[in-house]
Amino acid sequence: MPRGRPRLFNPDKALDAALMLFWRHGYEGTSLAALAEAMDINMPSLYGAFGNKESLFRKALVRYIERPASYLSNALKTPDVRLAIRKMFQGAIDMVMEPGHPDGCLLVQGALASGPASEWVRRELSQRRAGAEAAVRRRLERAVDEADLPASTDPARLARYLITVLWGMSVQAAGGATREQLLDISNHALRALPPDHKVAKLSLHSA
Amino acid sequence: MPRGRPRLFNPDKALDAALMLFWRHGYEGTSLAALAEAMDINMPSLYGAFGNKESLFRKALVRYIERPASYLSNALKTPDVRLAIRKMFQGAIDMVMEPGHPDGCLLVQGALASGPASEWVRRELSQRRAGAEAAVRRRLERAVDEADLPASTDPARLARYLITVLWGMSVQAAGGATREQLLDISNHALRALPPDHKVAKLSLHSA
DNA sequence: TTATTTATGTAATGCTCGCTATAATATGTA
DNA sequence: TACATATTATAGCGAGCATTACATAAATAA
Repeated sequence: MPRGRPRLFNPDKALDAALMLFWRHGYEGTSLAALAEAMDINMPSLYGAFGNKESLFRKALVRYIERPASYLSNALKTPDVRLAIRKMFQGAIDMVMEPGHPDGCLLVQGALASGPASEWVRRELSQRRAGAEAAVRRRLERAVDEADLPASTDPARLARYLITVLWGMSVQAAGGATREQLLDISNHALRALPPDHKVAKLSLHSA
Repeated sequence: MPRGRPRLFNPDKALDAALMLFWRHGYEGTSLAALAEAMDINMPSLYGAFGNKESLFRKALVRYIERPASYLSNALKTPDVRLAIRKMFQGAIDMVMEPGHPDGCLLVQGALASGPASEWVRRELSQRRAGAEAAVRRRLERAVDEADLPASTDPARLARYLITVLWGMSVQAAGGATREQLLDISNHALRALPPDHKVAKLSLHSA
């Protein structure tokens, strides 16, 4: 039903290619020439379909969260908190270790620092990271409500710590950390969770 | 005693200004025009005194490690391991929170990702981060040798974890974390250290 | 058909990038 | 003084940047 000439390329595939490049080289390190080549389209088509560089990056960022980084929201849906957090780390490691994937998280690698012209990238990524931290915090709050974590737990502080380790793992991945090393780090972080006393409590009640 | 015309600027001050800019905006986000303006010199003077952009960055990086980031090597000199690690985190927080300082660590903010032309920056910073991790590891090894930490401690893995949290704190700082929040994170991380049993041991011996 | 609409291919826009040629200026040495 | 040396100031270099005219090609609507 579209009116004019149909496009010869697949916008989703093209966006995936763009995401890969932004992810690997960061916002400022990725040129439109390189993008057009990787997306296998020419520049007018790129601008027609995705707008300018900023618009393209925003679309790629949304796609990143929806697809390769969906492990986060998925993991947090797990009924058991401890398993949920474990899945979060496992998912992050799996994503980073996916063959052909850049080493690290786009929310961290995209731009921690930037030139004056692209400060909005820093802010945008910072907000997205804050969003991820808030999601973890809400999950911990739920766990406290459900008595899955002791009432003495401070969800905001614990979430901040766990997500800090996750960002640190992204930095380590950029330095070439192996899957085993990242797993070891996440196992260390998991000890920050209050130990599970449910079994003990249950046996106490049943006694 | 120099033969020709003496330079009108202070090279150390100029290098500090360059460091500040690289630190805040990253390698690719910092232009030579901006550098020359901040250093208050013109381009031929810049090239005469510091070489090209790569050379200038390398000099700024060395200076960074020698001066604002010297807290690391200083902290690790502390006789008590636990205090040494605590001082490491405290020093990092103090550095980041210094008024007018960029938010984060140059080894992290400088370039986690980069365009193909400046991949050497990624590698260089990655190596420096590895160097910092190795310094912590050696300190922990020493602590095990001195029975300051139990023999069951794995210095490499513990060092990797602690430094991962430090890099994560740098990411959090880039997102605007407060001193209190960073302190809370570091306090969490310190619990990864095996508890100090020396007092108990001593009282056992003295009993 | 003709007109309209949209995508494509080529090429060029103005701008900033890192870098340098040229000339003038200020010191020390002969 | 005259020369050699080094720093300064101005201005410009080619290359790459993001972005866009312009003309052509392929679809629908009349």
